[in-house]
Formats: sequence, structure tokens, C-alpha cells
Amino acid sequence: MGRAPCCDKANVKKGPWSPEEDARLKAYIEEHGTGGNWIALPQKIGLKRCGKSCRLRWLNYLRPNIKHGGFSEEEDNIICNLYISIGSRWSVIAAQLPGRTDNDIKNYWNTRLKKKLLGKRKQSNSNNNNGISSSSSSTEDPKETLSNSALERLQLHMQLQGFQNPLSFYTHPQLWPKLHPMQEKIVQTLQSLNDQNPNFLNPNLQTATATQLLQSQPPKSNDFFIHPQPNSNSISLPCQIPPSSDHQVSNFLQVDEFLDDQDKAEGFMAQTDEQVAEFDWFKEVGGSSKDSLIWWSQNNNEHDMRSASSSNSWDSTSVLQSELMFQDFELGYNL
DNA sequence: AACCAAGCCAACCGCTCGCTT
DNA sequence: CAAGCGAGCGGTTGGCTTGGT
Repeated sequence: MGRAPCCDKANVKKGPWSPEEDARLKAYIEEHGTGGNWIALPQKIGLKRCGKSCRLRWLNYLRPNIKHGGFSEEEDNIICNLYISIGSRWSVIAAQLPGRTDNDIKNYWNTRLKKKLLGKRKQSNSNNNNGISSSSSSTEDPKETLSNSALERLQLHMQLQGFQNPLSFYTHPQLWPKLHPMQEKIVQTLQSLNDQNPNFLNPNLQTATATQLLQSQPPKSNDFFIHPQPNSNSISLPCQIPPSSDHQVSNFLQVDEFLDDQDKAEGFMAQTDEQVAEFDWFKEVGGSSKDSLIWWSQNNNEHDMRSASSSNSWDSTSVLQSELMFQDFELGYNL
């Protein structure tokens, strides 16, 4: 069935709202409320606007107690934590930040917070390129063919979730569309680290604030969350970070040391061209992680314990998301 | 001063969900 | 049960601003 348009597009004004329109809409809603029908509202007021547009204007701008800009470090941390935990569910994230709108948070994440993390990567990467890894400089480098969005998702996922929660995804083979050989190396190495130091991953961890959030606002039907499997192998999942910033930082430091060790460890260095490429890729992700994790841990260390919403647990985002991510990944690598 | 690129953000678009008929 | 509809959501776009050359 076709869907009828919500309004007569031809007779609807688009673009920025004038102060007069704002005033009319605000005055009407403050006096009468929305009446539960946004579609009919603009006609009542005499505005040539789509009902959806009115709703958006009210929610994102005219509504009382709206804050614009000036995000605090604490808010940054909450946004980052929740993004990693639940993904781009901006309305859920916004619900944890009074006065903030989903649109604001989404814009803030896309324009600043994400770059705050990835910017470190670029800086780190350019430094690395002055040294080793010249073999990946070809324009045919598979990395270059990976779409930016996929690369960002992959990097952020690896940086912020993977290293926070190193095995949450990788130790569920049934969830893997297909593993890149480098990912297998990562998993193996992290497993090895965990074998050496059981505290590297702590299986006996507490529940997630983010999970609780999602229980109050359940995921959509096509979402799927990874839950602990009591009978799984030695490394139980998900590896939720215990409610101690010390633990968190400790894990960061170990990852940091791990990455440094890998930089130095010739034994780990790839021997074939393919392996060199893989290693370059790993260094790119890993190198960025180091810096970002430092930033992350520092900020978390300063602020995370102050907010109940600032969860220290790291539920996986949906498999759908991960699969899409790896579909892009596969395309990029032509796996 | 002029031009260009990047950053930023308000607003739009199209989709899904859930309620009503 | 299916169709119709509005609300809500997340992704994307377009235009303004800012900074660099």
C-alpha cells in the first residue's frame, strides 16, 4: 500500500523557522498543548508548516529547559559510554541527559565527540607512517577501499568496545559473519593475555546500566544482545567492566602495554606481504586505540564515578549492527 | 579582500512501530 | 486480521559560519 503524505507538500513552508512562527507555535502549545495531534496542529495555528516539522521544532528548540551546546566532560562520558553500549539510539541517550535533545546529541557526536577520538588516530597514524609500514602506502591498499563510515564504525567499535570489552564479539563464533585473519589474531592474542593474567578479563561482573536502560526501553525486534553464557569456555561473556574505574584503567593499561609490546615484538611481525598489510591495519586500529584509550581512561577516571548513568559495563551493540559493519568490512577487504 | 574547504547545526526525509478502526 | 494513520526515530542534507590560504 502506498503511504499518504502527512501534509500537502506543495503548500508547506520549508527551511528555517522565523521568530514569528516560533512565537505562534510556542504560545499555542503552552496554552493548549499539542492536543495529541501534530498533523492537525499547524492548521489550528495557521502555520504553513508540516506537523512533523512543528513537532521537531518544539522538541528540539522551543520546548522549555532545552540546553544548547556547552556539553560538559561528564556529558561527553555519558554519551560515549552509552553510544558504545547501545549504539546510535539517540533518544535513549538523550533521555539520560536532561535538557538535551536527541538531535543535539547526534550532531554533537557526529561533529565533535567522534572526531575527538578519531582525531587521535590520525595524529598517531601520521606519526607511525613516518617510521615503519611503508608497504601499505599503495593506493590499492585495501584500507583505502573501505568506506569511511564502515571504517569509523569498525575503528570505534574496536577502539571503544573491543578494547574495553575485548572478547565480547570475537568469542561468539556463531555471531561472526566471517572473521578476518587479523581479527583472529587479535582474539588469540587477547585470549593469551587473559590466560596469563586472569584479571585481564573478569568474568564475574555486574549487570549493565545500559542493559537496564534497554530493559526499560527494549530493543527493536531485530536487535540482539549478547548475554553471558554460563557454560561457555574459560572466557565468559560479555566481559563487563566491574564498577571500578581502577579496573577499567587497569585494563586500558594492559591493552596499552600489549600494543606497545606488539610494536616491539618482532615475533609478532608479519612475514608475508599479506601479513604486513594486516599488521598495518592492526597498527592503525591499535595505535589509535592507544591514544584514544588514554584519553578515554583519563576522562573516565576523572568523571565516570560521578554519574550513575555513566555505566562501566559494555554490552555489545546489536548483531545486526555488527554484521553490517563486517559486511562493509568484507567488501573493503574483498574477503 | 576574495576564495575555498571544513565545521557545524537546524531541518528534512523516509522508515518502523504501535495504536485504532 | 489487515489497513490506515500518527508519533517517533535515526540518517542525511543544505546552508550558514568560520578559519586558512
